[in-house]
Amino acid sequence: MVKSELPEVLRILSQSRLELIESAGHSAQVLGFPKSIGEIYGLLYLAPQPLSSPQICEVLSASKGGVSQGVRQLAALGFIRKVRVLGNRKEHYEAVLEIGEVMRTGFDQMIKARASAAERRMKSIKTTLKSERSELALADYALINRRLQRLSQAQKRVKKLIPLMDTFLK
Amino acid sequence: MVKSELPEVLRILSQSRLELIESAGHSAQVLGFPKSIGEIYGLLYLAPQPLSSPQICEVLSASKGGVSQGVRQLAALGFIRKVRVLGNRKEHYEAVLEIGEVMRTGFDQMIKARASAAERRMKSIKTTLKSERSELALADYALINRRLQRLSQAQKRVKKLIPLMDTFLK
DNA sequence: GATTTTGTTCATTTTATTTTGAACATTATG
DNA sequence: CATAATGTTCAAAATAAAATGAACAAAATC
Repeated sequence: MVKSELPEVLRILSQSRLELIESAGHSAQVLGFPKSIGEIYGLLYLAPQPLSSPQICEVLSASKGGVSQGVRQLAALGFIRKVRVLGNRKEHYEAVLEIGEVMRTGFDQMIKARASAAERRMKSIKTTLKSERSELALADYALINRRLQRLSQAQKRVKKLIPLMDTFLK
Repeated sequence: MVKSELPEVLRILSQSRLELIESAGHSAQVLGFPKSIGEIYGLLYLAPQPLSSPQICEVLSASKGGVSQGVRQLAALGFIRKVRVLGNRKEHYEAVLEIGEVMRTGFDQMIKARASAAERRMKSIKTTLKSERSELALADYALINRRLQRLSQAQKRVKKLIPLMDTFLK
């Protein structure tokens, strides 16, 4: 049984690596991901070579299950890449270093998905309002209608902002 | 003891109000706030007049404590306003309807604060790296340095984006 | 094809967050 | 100033989210 070939510099993590890993974990939380996902990315971002799941487990002392799910999500988001390491049978992972790309992807996942979810909700509410029009006092109907209108406009404004950010992050 | 003068239309919430309240709760969660905060805002947003804390408790069947904290946070964020209702001694609250304003405020609170936190972290990591330079293999030091450099650049890009969004949301 | 290493899934445990409600504080009104 | 309504704080309960690890699956090496 071959001992895990963990790169020497990852045997004991330097202080700067530790700090970046922690910071990445924090950033992940801010973006609504579990901390562990950020930590995996942080580790890979400063790794001198692609790492396997077991290696990631070892360095972060995290569980197999968690790392398995983490790398899957990160790969799906395009934050890390699967790579074949020569002479090594199993899957390895490396961080996508083009942060601009990564940010745009993450941004798309987050903002776009959420903006369109909000849009759908708004449509649904408007439909509901129409359907209960007859049951509502006239003034009340007008009030709700007016305020939903405002909301819609704000949503449109945000929607216009999105492509702008897209190009800016490219 | 005077019975709470809850506006008639809020005695039983219409379906559209319920939907908007739920939707606002969801949005709050997305932005990293507790759901209840969004629900309070949603209720006030479609209320025909300013509401007191006890009224909010009643309509949302939430606890005094939670509502107290909720309105405080919302007021601090500028999402709602305290108003004096004529002939009524206690504090009442109304939603700030200028969503553009609200979004910009929320944006400032969230993104700006987080961007500058990230900047601080980055500085700290760079300092740490310098301080342990002698303990690191030359190649490893170079690797970490290079990658931190990339990160810095990406952060700068995001920083430039912020004022742009600010004006756009105004 | 047996054995070992790696990978996945998911029920359970752990941890973190949110909500509640009770105790206490404040304010307003008679 | 007594009473009632409102408001705040915070410990404890409820809830939600994440991490673990065991059971199982797949793949690779001998």
